[in-house]
Amino acid sequence: MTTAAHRPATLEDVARLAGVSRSTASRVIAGTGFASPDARDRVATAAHRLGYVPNPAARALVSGAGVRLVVAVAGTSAAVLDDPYVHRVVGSAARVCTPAGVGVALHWLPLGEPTGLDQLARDRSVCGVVLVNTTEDLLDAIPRSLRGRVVSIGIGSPTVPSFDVDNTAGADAVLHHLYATGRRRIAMVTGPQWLPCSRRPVEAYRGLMRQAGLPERVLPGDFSAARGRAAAGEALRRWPDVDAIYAISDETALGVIAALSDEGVRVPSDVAVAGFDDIPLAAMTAPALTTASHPVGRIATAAATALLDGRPAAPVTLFPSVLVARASA
Amino acid sequence: MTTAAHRPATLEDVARLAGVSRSTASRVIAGTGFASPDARDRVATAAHRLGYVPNPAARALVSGAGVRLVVAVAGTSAAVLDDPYVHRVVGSAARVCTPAGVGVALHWLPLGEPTGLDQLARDRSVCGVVLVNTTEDLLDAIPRSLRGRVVSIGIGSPTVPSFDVDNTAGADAVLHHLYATGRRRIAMVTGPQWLPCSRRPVEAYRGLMRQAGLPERVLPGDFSAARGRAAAGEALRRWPDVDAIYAISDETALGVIAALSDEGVRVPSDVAVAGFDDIPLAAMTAPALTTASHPVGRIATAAATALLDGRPAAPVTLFPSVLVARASA
DNA sequence: GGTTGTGGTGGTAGCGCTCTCAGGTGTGCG
DNA sequence: CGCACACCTGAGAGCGCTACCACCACAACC
Repeated sequence: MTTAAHRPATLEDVARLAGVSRSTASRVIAGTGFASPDARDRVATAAHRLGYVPNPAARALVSGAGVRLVVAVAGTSAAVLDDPYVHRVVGSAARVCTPAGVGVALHWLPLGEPTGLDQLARDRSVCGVVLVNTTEDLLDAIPRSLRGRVVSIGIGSPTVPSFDVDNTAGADAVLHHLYATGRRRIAMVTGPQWLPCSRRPVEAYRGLMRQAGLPERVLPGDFSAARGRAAAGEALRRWPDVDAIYAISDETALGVIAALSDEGVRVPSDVAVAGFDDIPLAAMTAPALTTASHPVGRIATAAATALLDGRPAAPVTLFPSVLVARASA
Repeated sequence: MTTAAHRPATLEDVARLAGVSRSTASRVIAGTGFASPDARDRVATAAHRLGYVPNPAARALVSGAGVRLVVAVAGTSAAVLDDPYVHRVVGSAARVCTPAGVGVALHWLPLGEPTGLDQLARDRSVCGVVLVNTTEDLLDAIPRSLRGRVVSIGIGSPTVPSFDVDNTAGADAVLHHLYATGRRRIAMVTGPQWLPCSRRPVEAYRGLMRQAGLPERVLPGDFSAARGRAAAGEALRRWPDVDAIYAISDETALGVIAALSDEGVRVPSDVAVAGFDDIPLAAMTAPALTTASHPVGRIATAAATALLDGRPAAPVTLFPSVLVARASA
């Protein structure tokens, strides 16, 4: 099946073995242009016999097509690179990119410094950029040369297609559930306020509270369980009559529940707790978490695929979020 | 700062602006070979002014250095690509690879089919492979041409450096803790048995049980919370007197606790539960999880760095695992 | 003065691939 | 028969970069 092949086979080798020119072999392998069935067949066999694998670097060099897809995460510190959400994006992107011979790189964009994007724009090996934690500033800072090679998981712009979960619908579903089960003193733990995708649920929350004539009680957070834990303690102190806490993420919700348990508050009988994301562990905690689904994998896959295809994507692709009612609320 | 530059600057542009030859510019940028302080300075300024970013594809093509680091995960199904553990490996690898202009790709190696590795070996753009879920078969199947470009997170071989947590020490620490706190009917939920790194803790468990004259009670699992949940139910049925369950992963342990709660069994008073990994959420569950630490990030970083450096790594690098005693045991 | 370095430099040959372009073959049609 | 128009093919020019080699200056040594 294989020759001694210390040196990996090149297209030249395949062409020689198949008895055609390098051009023809290239056409067959790439599947572009004309090729007779006979030639097609001979090249395919030769490629298989030699275990030929195209060299993405060479391909990228000449065709200008990039070999790397960059997942660029904005944030105040490099800690964003440890975010499980980001990891899931990278993982899903890698699944679609690998078959195409495209590697995935993870990049931190320090908040307020557009330099990173500038570098990316000049790097020819970058076939696309998936923005995570996108802000308005970031969208403004995108160099023209990057246009068409950027998509955003989060907010978009006329030139940057957006792929996102329907944050508002998710928040609405959870809050309605809380209301429908009799909760009237609902507090919320938000995410970082510089982040549009964490402002959205807050707006939904404020809107609904106002509409129902209920008090608005918002506590800052950052998606982490640790902040959720701290926030819940504060909620209890500031609003002893609180009967529900809505957290911006499941991790945060788990932190909230932990704090509540510490204080001897029962969930959900005393205080109901709901999250957002429906992470796998949400079904395993005690009590199991009521939450709204967030199909990260599908979102990331769609974003990466759009970039790989190179076709302009729809300005906004919204993925539905549905209520997953469990025990905590 | 930048010219109109629709076309990204090339080394040629930099050289012209600096008034030196492409060779000299290349030497300065790459930092190899001789260059006068004057030339060094002029090239640096020119590169900065043009916003020059080297094209990794071109670099890779000529130097033979790869532009992608592949995280190759063995497993029975592509579901391994959704494993949070794998994601953390990818994330950490990306952190060290990105500054070097190297992308990270995620690869699934179907169990028992060495084809995948063969492909990887022939792909010149691959600068290294990080094996995850390494098995003996996999190590045997590594093509000679890949030697020196492969490291393993898990078991290694004379030609494949291994980076791993000290599984045995971790298991020992947890089991001793269980024993020291009076548990004598200890069951264990393992991982997939084809995986050496899940056999190790089982061996530790069996050894200690035998040594202490205690019954051996092993239940199959797969690291997932769902399997942990199922296994715990079975444990209760088969061994009603069980007073502790040691799970191979924190996720599994969380599943175990969920099942126990469902059955009205109190943790830890009736049954103690311990896990392995110390995931961030381990501190947030009710009760908080007793576990042994597993520095995935540091392990992955070390593995990726070894590959990037190209220097032969130590045959085995073991990372310590320490007991993290919380409420569940 | 030669011969060795030693630091610095530029020319140039590719790395493996795609893409354009100039040719071939055939077939159909005026 | 000639001409257009398919289909198919191979030669060859690079993509941007590094590696190698030849070269030049200048110092140091016999």
